[in-house]
Amino acid sequence: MGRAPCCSKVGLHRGPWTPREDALLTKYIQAHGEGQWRSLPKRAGHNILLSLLLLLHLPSQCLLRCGKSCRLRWMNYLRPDIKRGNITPEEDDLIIRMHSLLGNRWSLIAGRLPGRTDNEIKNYWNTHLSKKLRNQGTDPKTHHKLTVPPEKKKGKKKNKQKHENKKGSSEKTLVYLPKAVRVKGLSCVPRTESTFTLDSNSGSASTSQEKVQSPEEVAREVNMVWGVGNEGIFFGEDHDLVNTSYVECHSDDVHTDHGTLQKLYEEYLQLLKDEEKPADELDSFAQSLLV
DNA sequence: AACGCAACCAACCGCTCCCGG
DNA sequence: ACCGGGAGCGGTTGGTTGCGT
Repeated sequence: MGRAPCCSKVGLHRGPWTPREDALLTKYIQAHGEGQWRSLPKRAGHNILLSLLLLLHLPSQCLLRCGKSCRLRWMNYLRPDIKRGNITPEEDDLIIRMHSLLGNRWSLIAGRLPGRTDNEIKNYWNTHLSKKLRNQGTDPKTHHKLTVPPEKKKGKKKNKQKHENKKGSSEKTLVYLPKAVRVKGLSCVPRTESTFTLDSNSGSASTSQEKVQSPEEVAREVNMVWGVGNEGIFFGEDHDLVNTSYVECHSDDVHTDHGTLQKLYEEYLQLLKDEEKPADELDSFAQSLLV
């Protein structure tokens, strides 16, 4: 029955982040704090088309990513307190011990390792530690001694082998660990003290009260799925209604047929892709569209 | 040099939980 | 009490890189 995706995939970037996108996200979060992920791309100006309609208000800040993707990128990569790589033997040992206690609750384990992310630990576990334990004759899932020696790997087809190993089959031991549950901030060990201080003091609270410029107030209701209505172009995310009157009053100068917008959008994507362009290229691109 | 395989890891997916209305 | 949206989490995928042949 699955819920609808967290965001419309229409028109959103996927795949690896570019330095430009990283910079936009970092800049935004430094200014406004973490949280409100779902609405972040809007507030960071992710809707270029909307931005065009809104007289290209701060076009260089456009971030065509869904909130979920922004959160992930920030949490796993961009946060300033993140240590990357060089996991020490002490950390190794701690991860193994924590895993034996907590199972695959990566976020809890990460909470004990300042600067480490759950994703990093999970990856590290899957690629290094589980192998290491297996080689030591320990079942990486149960942390019990293996009765049979670790199976030697044979050269096999790339992905098939990889995924068969992961999915496992008959030899896989079922471990009845409780299903991972989210732990509230209080009971959960913060990743780092500084992060928590930031969150509780200034982060989301201040974010929610931040002053929003009027075009962005509209942007809150207006998002990415776009089409042409009776009164001209409109945008909206999923089911959001669109304040067409507002758009109308700001879009007089913009050609609003579908083809033109599609073209603009494609141009924008092209610019975003092209990292060789100077940082203000998007601005000038947008400005060039102003009549 | 070219190819194939394995390892790595960033990013995505889908689910669950929390919380406000 | 119920419902829906947002956030967080663990599992999985697939692109990239490195290495051996």
